[in-house]
Amino acid sequence: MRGALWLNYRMTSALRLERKFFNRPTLQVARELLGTRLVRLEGGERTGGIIVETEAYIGEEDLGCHASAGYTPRTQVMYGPPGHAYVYFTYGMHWMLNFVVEVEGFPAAVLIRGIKPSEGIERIAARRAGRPREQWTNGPGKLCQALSINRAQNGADLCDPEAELFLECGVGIPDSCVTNSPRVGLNSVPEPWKSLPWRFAAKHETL
DNA sequence: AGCACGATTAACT
DNA sequence: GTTAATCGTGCTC
Repeated sequence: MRGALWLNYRMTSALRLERKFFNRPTLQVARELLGTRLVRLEGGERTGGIIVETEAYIGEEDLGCHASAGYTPRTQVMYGPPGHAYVYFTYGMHWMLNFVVEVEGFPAAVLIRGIKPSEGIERIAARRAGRPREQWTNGPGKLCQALSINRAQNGADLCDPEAELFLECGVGIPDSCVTNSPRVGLNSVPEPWKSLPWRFAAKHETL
């Protein structure tokens, strides 16, 4: 019985989000990622949580998007097929997790800014040692630290059956529980890009 | 080869 | 509220 449960727990392919989920307009994907389950597999051990905050970065025209620099070694993943991870390093110390979206050739991605831990709590707690639980994964750099996400995951295919980073169907979040606001940290980005309400967050009381 | 800056965080006044 | 930490990236010379 225990063996069957354990097997079932790990064979989650039926729950996984497929590539067609990512191959859609960025704003739609960013909204619908709220409530889905982000899973990190390390040697069979799962850590993860429910996505509660995202931001959309859409094409070369979007001056807040890294793709505004065009096709470079850093941005090439965003020009590739949807359903892959775009992980980049910034401020000399932080990793940021994004998912590539839209049709191959159009550079767009969704930044994951916050999750609610739901699996592998002890591992997450250890990696975020000394901080209160509310601050374990409430920021894009924090959640990468908590789930041990770094350059090794850049370009990883989330839809590969052997993926060590992927998404599963989670809880539905109604529009009444979702807020829109400008994206964070685009201090030197010109308007209108700086103020477009391309940030999506689940209201706290929702989860 | 050198430079300015960054989709942040944590610690400080 | 302010600021240090810290290094990859893209741009200029």
